[in-house]
Parts: sequence; C-alpha cells; structure tokens
Amino acid sequence: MDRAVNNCYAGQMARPRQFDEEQVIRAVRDQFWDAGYAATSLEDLVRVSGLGKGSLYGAFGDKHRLFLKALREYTDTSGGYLREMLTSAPRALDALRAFVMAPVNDPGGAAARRGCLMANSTYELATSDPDVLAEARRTYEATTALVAQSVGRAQDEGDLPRDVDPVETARALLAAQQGLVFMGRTGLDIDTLTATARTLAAKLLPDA
Amino acid sequence: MDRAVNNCYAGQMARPRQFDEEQVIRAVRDQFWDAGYAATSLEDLVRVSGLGKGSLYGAFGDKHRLFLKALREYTDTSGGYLREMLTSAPRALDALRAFVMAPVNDPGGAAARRGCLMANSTYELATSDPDVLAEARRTYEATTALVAQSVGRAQDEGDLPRDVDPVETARALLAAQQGLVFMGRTGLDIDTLTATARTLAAKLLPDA
DNA sequence: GCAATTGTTGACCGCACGGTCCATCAAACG
DNA sequence: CGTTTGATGGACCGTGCGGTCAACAATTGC
Repeated sequence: MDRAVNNCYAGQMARPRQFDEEQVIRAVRDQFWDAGYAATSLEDLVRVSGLGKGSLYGAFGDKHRLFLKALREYTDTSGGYLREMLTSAPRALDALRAFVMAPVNDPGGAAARRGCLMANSTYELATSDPDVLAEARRTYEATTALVAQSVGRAQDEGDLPRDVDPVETARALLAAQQGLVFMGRTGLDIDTLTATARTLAAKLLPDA
Repeated sequence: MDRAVNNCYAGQMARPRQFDEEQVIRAVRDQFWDAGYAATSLEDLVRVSGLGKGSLYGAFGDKHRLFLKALREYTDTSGGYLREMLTSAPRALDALRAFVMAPVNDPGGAAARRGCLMANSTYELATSDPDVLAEARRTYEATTALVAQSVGRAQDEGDLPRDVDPVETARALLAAQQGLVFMGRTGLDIDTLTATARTLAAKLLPDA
C-alpha cells in the first residue's frame, strides 16, 4: 500500500532503491526553498532530484506530500541546528544574541537570499493549507520553548533580569528574528541588516 | 496603443467604461491578498471583478501588470494610512507604539488573517520578480523614512533619548512589526500576539 | 535459471491555465 | 438616424501542468 514508507522490514525487497532518499529530499527542499510551492513544477522536481516522475510518485506520493516531507526535513534540520546553537554556547545570553543575529550570520547568506523555508511556506500557504499551518504552529511552538529555556538559563546565569517572563521574551526574540528575515528579503544590504540586528539584540537583551 | 491608460483626454471616447476602475482594482487586490499571486487564476480575477477576460486585459494588461497595479494600490493606501497615523497623534511616541501594534489592532483582524499584501508578495515573488522586489524596496524605504521622521519628532518632544539614531530605530521598529505579522500568520492567538507586541514596543521604545 | 516482486522510466492523459480574438453592443457626434 | 469608436464578453487556443500507467530492469528466493 504505502510505498512512501520504504524500509527493509516490511515484506521482502525485490529491488533496492537506486537513490539516496535523504539526498533527494534535500534537493527537493532546496527547489521549494528557491521558488516556493506553487511556482515549482513537477518538471523542476524531476530535474533536481534526478528521478523520473514515476519514481518520485512511487517513493513519496504526490507533490503536496513531497512538499510536506521536504518541509519536515527542513524544520527537523534547522531545529537541530537551533538546539545545538542554544546549548553549545557557554553562556546562554550569547546564544540568544546569536539566535537573533542568525538571519545575518547565516553561512553563505542563504537566509538573506531565500529566507527561511518555514516562513516562506507560512506566508504562501498557511491560510489555505491546514497541514502547512499545523507545521508552522508546531515549529513556532517548539522554537519558542527552546528559546524560552535559554532565556531561563541566562537568568540563572545572572545575565538577564529575573523580572521578565522567559516565554514572553522568547516570543519577542522570535518576532525580531523573523522581522530581520523579512527585511533581508526586501534586498536590504547586509551591513545595514547587521546593524539593525545588533540594535534589536541590544534592546531586547540588555546585559543584566 | 496603451489602453491601460484610460483618460478622457486622449482622443475621443466612443464608449465610457462600465465599471469603476478603482473598485475593480480593490477587488483584484483582495483576491491576490487572500490567495497570493500564483494561486490566483484568471478565472478568479474575472469572478471577483465582474468583468470579462477581454475587458480585464483591455483595461489593465496581463495578470502580472494587474498584480503590480493592485500592489501599488495597496502600498499607496496603506502608506496613506501610515502617514496619517504617524502625523495625527499628538505625541509621536504614541504613534510609534501604534505603529508596532498595528498588526494586532488592525480593524477586523485583517492583518492577522491574511497578513500584509506587500510582505506576502515579497516572500512569494521578490526573489524571482524584479518589479515586486523594486516595489518592496520602495515601500520599505518610504516606511523607514516616515517612521524615522516620527522618531525624530519623539526625540524633539523629549519622549525618546537623543543618543539613538532615528533611522536605525525605525528599522528596528519595522522589523518588530513585520515579525508580529509573521507570528500572526502562524495562527498565534490574538491575546498572546498582543502581549508580544506590547513587550516589543516597551523594549524598543523606552519612555525617555 | 526461473518466477515473483518491486523499482524505474518516459510516454501519455485530461485538464485548467494564461492569453487572444472577434462578433456584438452602446455611447458620442454630425 | 447613421457612422464611428471603443468597450464587452465569451468562444477559442496552445501550452504546461499534475498525475497515471504499462513496459522494462533489477534483485531475491527457490
């Protein structure tokens, strides 16, 4: 039935996949990232994946499912990065600053060019696609929780005043970060964007 | 040649338009606002405008031109609102607070539902459509200038410290506002959004 | 080696899209 | 009223879309 779930345990495999599933998903994800959902045609997906239409459908289902899969891959990956970024820094306050600055410090300026796939998808589809909206909420809530945790840690470390609500601060930081993503997409030059990011970080994260 | 420019001065008019051009543009603008560019079909545009395809094309040109016209109508209108909002308040600081809170206070919650057409368009098209990118930059720069002017006024009125750069502050406020628009689109409930908006306004606009 | 099973491929399908065109109609003018 | 002019709207068109499918290839178990 569900060929999309290809594992080695269900029945016997007559012929193994000739492609790396994750690699294909990443290529597809990049295509959606660059062009958006509606503006990406099946032909585009075939091109970037290197697979035939039939294989794509056999392995992942239709365009919508493929998109959701790519989106989930994106949120998982960037969620992992976020978690690592927030937990690896010796001081939580530095991690929070880095979080706000992320749209600017992105390696290769990917975020400035094509923004955040989750944000792009939210703007394009959230009003019409319940699945995308659900994924947006899920990601947003997870991010808020993660950031709030670091805010709490920064408070414990004495870098942030105790009288602010961690969750509320996390939401403000997230809004600031997404605002920067937006301004990057208007073509604002990187230096000005960096300056604005610094301003926001300074105002929202006063040092003690 | 250019039938898109319908005025009473070029040649003699044999038969006047049977529709209100502005009314059509507003209807079209709302359709694009609700569904986005790619997801809006010509049939949709015919439906909401009440015109036939031929009339639509004769009067406004193709879908792309029609979109740009609707977008310009939007930026003009909301630019007018912004200017009025910023200049009508007795104290500039209050106007700046209202600016940040705008995505929340929007009458009917339109902004929360479908966001800001300019932002939506930027996310959907800015990377692929130079015209939209140009419009985004134009709008962004005009808004920044307008807000910066109010920041300066708030400084003159003694409500904001003199040591901050008005333009830099304006960019931070704009980023915050757009971040709130984004969070509204993730389906965040209005109360939480309002609280976050207040937090941002308080941090970015300390009272003297 | 053969049958069974599943992955692979590209030709193919129906459809809806953006866009064009023209027969018709209504207003303006003498 | 007749002529002229432009507006009108729906029939029509070619194209590219998302999606399907049947023939073929590759692997496994016997």
